[in-house]
Amino acid sequence: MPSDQTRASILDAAERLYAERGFGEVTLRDIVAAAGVNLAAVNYHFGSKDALIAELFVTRGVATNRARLTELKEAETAGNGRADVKAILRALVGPTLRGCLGPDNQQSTAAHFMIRASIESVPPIRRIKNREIDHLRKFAAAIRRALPDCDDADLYWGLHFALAMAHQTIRDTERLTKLSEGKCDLDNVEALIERIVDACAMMLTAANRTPARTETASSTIRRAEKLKN
Amino acid sequence: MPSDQTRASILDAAERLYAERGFGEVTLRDIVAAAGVNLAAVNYHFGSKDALIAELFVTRGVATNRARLTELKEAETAGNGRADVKAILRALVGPTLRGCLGPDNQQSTAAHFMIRASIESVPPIRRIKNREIDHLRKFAAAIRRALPDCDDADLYWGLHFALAMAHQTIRDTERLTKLSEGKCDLDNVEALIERIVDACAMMLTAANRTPARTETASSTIRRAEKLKN
DNA sequence: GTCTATATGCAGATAGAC
DNA sequence: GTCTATCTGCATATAGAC
Repeated sequence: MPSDQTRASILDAAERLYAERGFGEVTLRDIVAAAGVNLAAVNYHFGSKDALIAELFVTRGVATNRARLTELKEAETAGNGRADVKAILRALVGPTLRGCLGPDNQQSTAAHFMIRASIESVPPIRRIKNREIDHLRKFAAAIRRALPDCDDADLYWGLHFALAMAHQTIRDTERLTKLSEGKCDLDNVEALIERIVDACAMMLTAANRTPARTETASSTIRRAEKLKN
Repeated sequence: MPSDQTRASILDAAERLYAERGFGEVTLRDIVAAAGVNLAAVNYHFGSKDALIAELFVTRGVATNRARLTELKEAETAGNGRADVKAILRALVGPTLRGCLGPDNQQSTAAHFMIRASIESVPPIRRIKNREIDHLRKFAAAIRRALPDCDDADLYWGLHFALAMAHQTIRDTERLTKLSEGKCDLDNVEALIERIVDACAMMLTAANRTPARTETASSTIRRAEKLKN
């Protein structure tokens, strides 16, 4: 068996098992058993468990980011350099949601792995995470072009909440399903994407409209002041 | 030293350490060192590490839920049995946000612990979590009274997203702070609460207004259909 | 490059003296 | 109830033969 084959088998098995069960629950022994290779091969090829996780996080993160950026570029060219806000938000949350909640044939272990990585922020991953910020800046810039008058803070909050909604929905499908007794359909990913996109677009544009925004801001401040006393 | 004292010391130390560093990173030896008691005391008083975590989760969960329900009752009596939607949402997300992001003297280790518990869903916690559903039903019922015409699914999605936004903001303050270069003020908890409450109230009432809702739903379906081909 | 065998370390749990 | 000392098991990592 050529060396690259062993390496790839380990990466594939590790990605799948980590995505399914989490870093804490999967041992190197589990991985080598699933990959059909020897235990020592992991340390030979990657040096350590942490290095294996780090390599997975980098390569799979690149894959996810590429999917998002492809959709973003499409939206921007379709709008002659200024994409529609909803299209931008769709590019941000769509790939991950489809990769984790979509029909089985569309799901990607990469997306599942990245969600797992964000849930269990183990040391090797924490060290790398800063690159995500640069990636998000591209979406912030796109929204800035789409909504030139939008307040900076509102813009970042909008991005943050879009990711929060998508992410939390993936992580905890069970609670919502039980609470709603099946009335919230988590299998209809496209409807879910639109729900999140609509909500965040509403936040961004409501913040952008001067009257509504002033009203919100002043009511906020009024309440905040009241509570200080 | 009386027995209850040892028990309480262990609970306090465990809660604090788990909240700060997570279950995977804290050993029983760390806990007994911080509590100033003997290692064997943990197993004597609680039986196992898992039982200790379970006990913490139950007692601290009750504390958090009580804080939320107190605010909910206040809102309902203020509205003569039918609370304002925003007041309901405020009761849902306010206590946890204040307990985790508010000024130091208002923060509670219980709130931090509960957030940690929801991040690292270790086995002992997963087994108990169902009670949360019953707790949330009370908020669903309150919203149902406040917005009798609101669609069931929209209502549950609104609750879900409110928790998602609050929760994710607590868990990942760092990314937003860095991304926004400090422009998103995470120290102003009351403003944050209003931001989340306003956004979710907007979702709920926009879904409730028949014209807007129909429009959203149909655009969603249109897009979903388009993507199937 | 791949294997077997083993070193090393730390975790949770327990036996038994006091 | 509380302590010391120890058992047991499992995880990562490595040494060294092939």
